[in-house]
Amino acid sequence: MRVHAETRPPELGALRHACRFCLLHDLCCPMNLGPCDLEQLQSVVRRSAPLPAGRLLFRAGDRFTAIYALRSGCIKSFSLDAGGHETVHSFHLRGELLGFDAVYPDTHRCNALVLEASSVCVIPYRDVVKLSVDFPSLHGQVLRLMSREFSKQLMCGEGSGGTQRTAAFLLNVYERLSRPGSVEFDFRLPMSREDISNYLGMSPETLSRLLARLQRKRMIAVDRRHIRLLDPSRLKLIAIGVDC
Amino acid sequence: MRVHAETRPPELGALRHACRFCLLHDLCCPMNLGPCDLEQLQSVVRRSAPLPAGRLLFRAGDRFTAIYALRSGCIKSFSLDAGGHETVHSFHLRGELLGFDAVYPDTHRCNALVLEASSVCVIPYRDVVKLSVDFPSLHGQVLRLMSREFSKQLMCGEGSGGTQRTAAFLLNVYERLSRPGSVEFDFRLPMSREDISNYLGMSPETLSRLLARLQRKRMIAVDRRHIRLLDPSRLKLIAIGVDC
DNA sequence: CGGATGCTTGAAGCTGCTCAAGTGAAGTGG
DNA sequence: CCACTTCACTTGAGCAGCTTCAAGCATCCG
Repeated sequence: MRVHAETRPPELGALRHACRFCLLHDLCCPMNLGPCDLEQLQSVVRRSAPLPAGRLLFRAGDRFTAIYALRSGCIKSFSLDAGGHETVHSFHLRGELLGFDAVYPDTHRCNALVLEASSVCVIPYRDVVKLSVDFPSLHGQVLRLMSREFSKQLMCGEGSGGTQRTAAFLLNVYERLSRPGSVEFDFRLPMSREDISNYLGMSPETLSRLLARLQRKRMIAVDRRHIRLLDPSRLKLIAIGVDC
Repeated sequence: MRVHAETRPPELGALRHACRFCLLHDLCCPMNLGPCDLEQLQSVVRRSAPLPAGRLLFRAGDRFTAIYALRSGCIKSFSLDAGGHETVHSFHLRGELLGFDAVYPDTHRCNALVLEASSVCVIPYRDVVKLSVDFPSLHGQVLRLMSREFSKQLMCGEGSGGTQRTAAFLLNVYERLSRPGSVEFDFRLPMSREDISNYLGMSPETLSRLLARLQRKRMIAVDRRHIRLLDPSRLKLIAIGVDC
């Protein structure tokens, strides 16, 4: 059930090669390290077996042991209140980190559920701290990545109207999914309408209607989970609160 | 206008004494440091002149230079969208830190406004990183404090109904303001109704009505900014989503 | 093919918003 | 010291947006 039990022993050569193309290269392999340091650094990273959709990466209340780097797939972190209402705190996409929520109280405060088959690297937190001492450049890097993860959350919570939050969400996911320099405005939402509505704080029906309205106004094209941004600049205006 | 220009030279003896009783003692003076290290550590902390209400500590877009430790008072961090709507991201109270929002993009993404006359310590970020290298125990401490600041935000955003978020907010502020072990359920809100409503994502009128209803149900007593929790356990139930 | 799931759409009702007026406390100036 | 202003908050009435309940479709899977 737990991921840690499924980790493979690191095959250093293959691993180093894999890391070279990882989006988290900057975390694992800061530029100014020698090849020897690099090996030591990568020796702490365990690549987990592929996680199928529906798997729980960790639960609220679990002891904090590691940071997870998402190589591919999508994971949501969420919590449930006593009334059964689910609040989605964040969606984690390819190239992003999760687990930082537990650094302070030493215990995870939310659950992490795999939405799309994912592959993650497990980075024991103990080692992160230990290595930060040996490699000072890593220290600032960890702080930056942690800050980035948290500030990601601030983006979509803003906005009074549902339309504003929805537009902000679509743009946010698009930016995080698209390769830099891409000219395509197509992408596939890796999460269900219900997950999105729980994230945005509205009912799934309302979200469905808002998407339909944006489509009627020729700003997006929706086909199930496939989204195409037809008028990104006007969407941007809506997202920042200009009513048009 | 900027705070940095007003900092006083550190008077080491007095400062050390002041720090001994500071709520952020754990950040500035980790237990296992010798007196010599301690002096070096404290030498980077500048205590600013008292900040009057209405003063901006920093603005969105400002270059990131320092972390601020709030010794007393109250500061809100907020941003404005193009439609003029204000979103309050966080209230910072005595003993808390602010400025972490800017670690990653190296630029503040929100404004920080003093709500109640405050006294802050300015901790240049450069020094935080530098000292973390010399004092490994400080490294984990900084990460923990950063995590604590961010996880604070998660507390009140949850909850579908306005009543739930309001109850959670009152309990949250109470816990952060009351001395540990206190048996008093009185406290004074340091911020206006409008600030609270912007934080909770509702109109000031709605907040006013929700507070009035909680008072009618004998769960709180409200007198302007003075709040007394009459039935904390029932409030807690509401806050976690049990409708009663 | 049948069932399940996830999404959309419709209608009715409620929550929360807007606009507007009223109240009370604190500060201002004569 | 007291009218006057101002500001923050409260309260009321009407309206818009969102939710809930319910039904209808399309897609996926056995």
